[in-house]
Amino acid sequence: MKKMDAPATLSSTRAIVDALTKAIVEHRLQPGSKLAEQKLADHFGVSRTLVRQALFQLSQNRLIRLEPARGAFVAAPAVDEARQVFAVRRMLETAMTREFVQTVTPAKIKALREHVALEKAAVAGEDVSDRAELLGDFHVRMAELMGNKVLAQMLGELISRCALITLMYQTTSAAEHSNDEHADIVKALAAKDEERAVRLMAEHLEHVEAHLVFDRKVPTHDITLALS
Amino acid sequence: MKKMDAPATLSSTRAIVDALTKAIVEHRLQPGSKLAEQKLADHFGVSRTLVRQALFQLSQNRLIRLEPARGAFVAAPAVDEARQVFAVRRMLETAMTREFVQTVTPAKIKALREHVALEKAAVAGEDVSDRAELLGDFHVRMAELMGNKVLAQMLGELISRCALITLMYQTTSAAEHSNDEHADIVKALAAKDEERAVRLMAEHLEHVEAHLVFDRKVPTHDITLALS
DNA sequence: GTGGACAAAAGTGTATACAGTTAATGGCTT
DNA sequence: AAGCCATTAACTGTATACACTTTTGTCCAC
Repeated sequence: MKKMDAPATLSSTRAIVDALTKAIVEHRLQPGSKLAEQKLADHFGVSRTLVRQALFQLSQNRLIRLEPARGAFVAAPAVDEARQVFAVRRMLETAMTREFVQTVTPAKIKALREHVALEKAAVAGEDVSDRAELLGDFHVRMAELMGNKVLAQMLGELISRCALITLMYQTTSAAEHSNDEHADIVKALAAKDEERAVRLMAEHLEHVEAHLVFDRKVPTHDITLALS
Repeated sequence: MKKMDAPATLSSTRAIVDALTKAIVEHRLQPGSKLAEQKLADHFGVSRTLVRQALFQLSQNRLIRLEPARGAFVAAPAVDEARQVFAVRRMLETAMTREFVQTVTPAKIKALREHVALEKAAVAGEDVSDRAELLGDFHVRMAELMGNKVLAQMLGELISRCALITLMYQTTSAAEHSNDEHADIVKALAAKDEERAVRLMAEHLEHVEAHLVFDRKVPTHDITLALS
């Protein structure tokens, strides 16, 4: 979920985007909440201009919905959309896994192993946000290691796009499960067992999708409280 | 390349984005050209505010580069980036083709046949922009027919992202070639010949990529002239 | 008490103004 | 004549102001 996006006009806007992204992804701002420009501007100590830039960017990331003349609202991705996102991930990542095996090197395996170790530490820890971010980044890291920035950016977009949803199922046990599956995938990659690696990746994504739970809670309308 | 993106704040900005997109894609504005905000504002008869929104959106589409405190410049995608985009398209579209065969219906085949017919007409015609747009839309159309909007949007993004490049190779003969290959793919899809359809799609994308030519010309700095 | 119309308040959409930065011009030195 | 520094112009980044839309609240009619 780390923003690797555009060069970004300037870092002021970026700071707002990051803060809001974190708040949305951690469900401190719940789906449907209104994001009033002036309130955000006051909170961040900037003018509405920068807030509007940030909101626009967030809308492109599908984290918020921009309704003309009505304002910005935290997105509430439909179940269908979530399924579609996962369908695309399956297409993209199984193919990626296949190609990864064909260009694997000891250094790449080492990098993945280190990432899985980081995950393990995060899963053991408390921070739900860090945990989800690292678990998602495993997939992005694979793309980066293949040297394909476009693929990495695309995957990052997909993963952050359903961050709202994935956060709903991230119980500690599910997180451990994902971490274990990542380790297994790396094992298969190291063994250059293409079919096994692809199968494990496909199953992994199916598991993640299967654990989706859509429990809607009441929205938080108090922005200052949610962001504090 | 039809904008199916976000709901867009308002249609004023959209009009500017579309006009600039068309100008860039048709190479009336060449890579490296500076896009000064005030000049664009004067040309479109709006304030810099709307122009800035449009430029920001174009930067997210990777059609322009936004350099801090220096301004906006028409993007000049590197060869590497083009290759990476095509690598992702191969991953995504071969998988998509495989799934398409498994959910194919007569109505879907009919829709694709009609699109290929449209392409044929455009290839015979003069308008290079229309031609490229329709040839690109074939792939997006497939995604739409699968009912996966996320996939469709993602593919659209990829295709418009390398529009700058694909326009460089779109000679009439290459366009005819693409059109023929699309027809062959539809034939394989109709026959539910999965392996053949996937192979044809992979080869098609390889052909398109192989025909890439990177001929750099001198930039046009006169914005008014290019947009007139 | 409910429903609707009107008025006030709040909020978004766009334009303009101002500050800070980058590029450009011109004069000076060597 | 070429190069360097200072000054000026042009342009971007941000804030503010204003117009218009949506929403909310109130009052009256029924």
